[in-house]
Amino acid sequence: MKFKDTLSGEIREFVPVSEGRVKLFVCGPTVYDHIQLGNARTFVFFDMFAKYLRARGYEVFYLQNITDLDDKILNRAREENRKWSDISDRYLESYLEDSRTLHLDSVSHHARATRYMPEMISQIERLIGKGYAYVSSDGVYFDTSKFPDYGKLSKQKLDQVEAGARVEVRISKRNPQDFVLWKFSDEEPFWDSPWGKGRPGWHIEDTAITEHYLGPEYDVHGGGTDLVFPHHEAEIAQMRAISGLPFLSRYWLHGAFLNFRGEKMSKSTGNIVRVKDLAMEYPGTAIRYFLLNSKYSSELLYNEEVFRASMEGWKRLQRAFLALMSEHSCSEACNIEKDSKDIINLMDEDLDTRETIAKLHVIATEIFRGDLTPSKKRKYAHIYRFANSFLSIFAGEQRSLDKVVESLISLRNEFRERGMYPESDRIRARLREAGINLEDSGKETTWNVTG
RNA sequence: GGAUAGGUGGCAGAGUGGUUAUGCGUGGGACUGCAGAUCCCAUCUAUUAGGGUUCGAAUCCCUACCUAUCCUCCA
Repeated sequence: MKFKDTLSGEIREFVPVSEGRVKLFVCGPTVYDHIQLGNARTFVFFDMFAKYLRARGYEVFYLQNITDLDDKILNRAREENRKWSDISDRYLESYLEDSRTLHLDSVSHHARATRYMPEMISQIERLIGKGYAYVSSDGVYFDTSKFPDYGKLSKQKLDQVEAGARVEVRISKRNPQDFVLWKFSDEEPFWDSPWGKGRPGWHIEDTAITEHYLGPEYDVHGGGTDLVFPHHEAEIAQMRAISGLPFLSRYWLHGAFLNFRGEKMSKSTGNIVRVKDLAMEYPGTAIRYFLLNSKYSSELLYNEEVFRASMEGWKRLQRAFLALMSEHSCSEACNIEKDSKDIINLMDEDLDTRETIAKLHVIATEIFRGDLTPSKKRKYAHIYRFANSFLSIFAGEQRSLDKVVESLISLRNEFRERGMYPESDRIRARLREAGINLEDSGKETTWNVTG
């Protein structure tokens, strides 16, 4: 299996540190608002990635942090005149709800930042002890001049970085690129530390959490590309300064943005579509189809027109899936992996979900053409099942034994045979109101559940 | 100013040296009580512009123009 590693800038063959086992860490959300579709793109991609690794036989420990303390959470609390932890609790719950909608069920453990305060303080102590951090007037800072590899991940040369391009340079820092590990503060919320009351900087939570669960070095670290600099750069600096090892993560995997109205979908600019709003109209599997029907390393365009067009493609595949699943269940005789060789080849080549979906469409055409041999049909059923084990874009196997529906269908067909169409149409209309769609093809009537 | 991706048919978006990507849309046909779905055909010899390498370039090289993103809020 290969994928694009940000650190080397190359598509590299993936070899985990321990054979057959993968330690994966992905930066989770800051819980200060509902997540939007751009966030979902990254989370869906890594969910698919973890599931694909498992489908290929790896044992995967997938760790995700939750940033439940941050200036944005504090600001929101102030605006709403509520306790900061009420805000983070509420939006963490919202995130978990959206995760269920989107079938993000591959995470082994969610780690909330504020529960790892001793681990963070321990890391800062060790950094100071080794001379990589210093105490200043308003906080503790990491001294980037002591860590020569700072900038290597993002391929930035420090002397070329425009200091203060977006944020004021603080005079309390030794170098403009130095980042804060601990911010002094007497205002709630604060924690005690050897250097005084305050709260942690943004970057330290991830290394504290990953060191706790995965150790100082692990296999894959993921996130959106906006985190490459400075966040992931800072994580590398922190952990490697402590461990002295050549890597924090062996592979760095970054997902590209979702663009909307000519720019990145982003809360700060207000051009967002919330997952919750989309989920009112479309099932989570369909939203996943839209997000995965793209190359993770390329920007993806969102607008209503493109999304609706994508939904048409999803419906087509969903029908093909139902057609296959209604007739074939996977028995002990299946050889899913062998039948899915083509898909595995596509996926092993830089996680090409888009080509995989294109392949499913080609199969769909063959299925709908309707002249398949039973063995070919079984093979295609295996392929769909295998692809769905990591894409999670199909749901709702046809319940052909649901006797109530079946008997209504046969009643309706009696009416149809006698030409009593007003009666037959009423049955169809009533079932549709109940969310059940009937479709006639010749003498056969099939049905499926919408939503 | 520095860094990273890109610019492909009506739309979205693959393809990294020679073959129909794929989906959506549109038009026509088949099937059908109607609806829906599906199939077939067409749109479809598309590759930002200008040079170069090559028997052959969307693909490699150079130049120009354009777009998105990052340079301490961010998935």
